[in-house]
Amino acid sequence: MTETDGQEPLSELLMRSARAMRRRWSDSLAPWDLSPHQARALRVVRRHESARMGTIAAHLRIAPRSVTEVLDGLEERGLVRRVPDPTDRRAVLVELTDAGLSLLAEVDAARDGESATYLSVLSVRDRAHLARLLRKLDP
Amino acid sequence: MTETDGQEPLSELLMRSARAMRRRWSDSLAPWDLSPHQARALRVVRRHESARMGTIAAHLRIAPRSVTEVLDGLEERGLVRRVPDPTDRRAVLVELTDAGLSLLAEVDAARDGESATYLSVLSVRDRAHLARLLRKLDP
DNA sequence: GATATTGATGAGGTTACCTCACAATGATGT
DNA sequence: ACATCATTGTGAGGTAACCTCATCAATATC
Repeated sequence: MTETDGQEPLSELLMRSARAMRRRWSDSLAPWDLSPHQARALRVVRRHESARMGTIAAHLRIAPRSVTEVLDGLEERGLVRRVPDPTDRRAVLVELTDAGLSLLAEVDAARDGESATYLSVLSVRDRAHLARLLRKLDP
Repeated sequence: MTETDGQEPLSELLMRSARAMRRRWSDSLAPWDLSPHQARALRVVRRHESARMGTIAAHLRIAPRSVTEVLDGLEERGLVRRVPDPTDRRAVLVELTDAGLSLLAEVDAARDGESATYLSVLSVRDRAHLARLLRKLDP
């Protein structure tokens, strides 16, 4: 039962901090009229440059069919481009356009700014310690 | 830029842990066929016993109109009950039924179990430390 | 006592997902 | 060589969880 303290369970504290962070990130996207899941999709495309849709689906943890819709929106705005896979004529490769790449860079900068602001109440030592503890939690 | 470490930004670590926790919580609801937001609504109703819908809306951070729908679902399953507010005949007070109360107790137990399991890789000292750090982050 | 405000809901819309069916292509076994 | 099976992306159509706007009753305000 997360008996760590005398007040609020540790799990709640974790979720509360994450929620605050998420809200900030979400708000930081407003200038670009981008939804959080669109930003997330752009990041996946950037990480796996020239990924096919199935790969993107797996990384976004959504059904392949849903990737089509997300990409439709992004392609319409000129942020990504679909190119035929030369090695498999069924498949489509997705890549960022220059516009997408530079937009994502701006979005990332804004997000990093929000993160830094939010985390700035902790000292450098505290941040290092928090990072160490959180790394223990993940596989 | 969350310069705390050499690998993954602290903000990402935080979100990753929270995501893992949230997924566990969500999965733990399966036996009761309850959605996360239904569980959340039940908790708000329990905390503000005999709350009117506007109050619930504020605490769930959704529009009052949407509370109606959530409660429709819960009332249909006999977990909450709408009773007229004796002091204001426009208003409706929402309260948990006995079934709702006991179901929520079971759900909470399952959730606490998940939390404990997830956090058990940390020592008691680590957990206390993590709680202290996270408390610094919130208002 | 007329007027404005508030509380809940009906009607209807949006977003971000889902499943299922399908056509085109690729892989596999004989 | 070819029949069969698997895989890729997408059309069609559905759902859940939100939203706004209009409405109606009841309360508050002047």
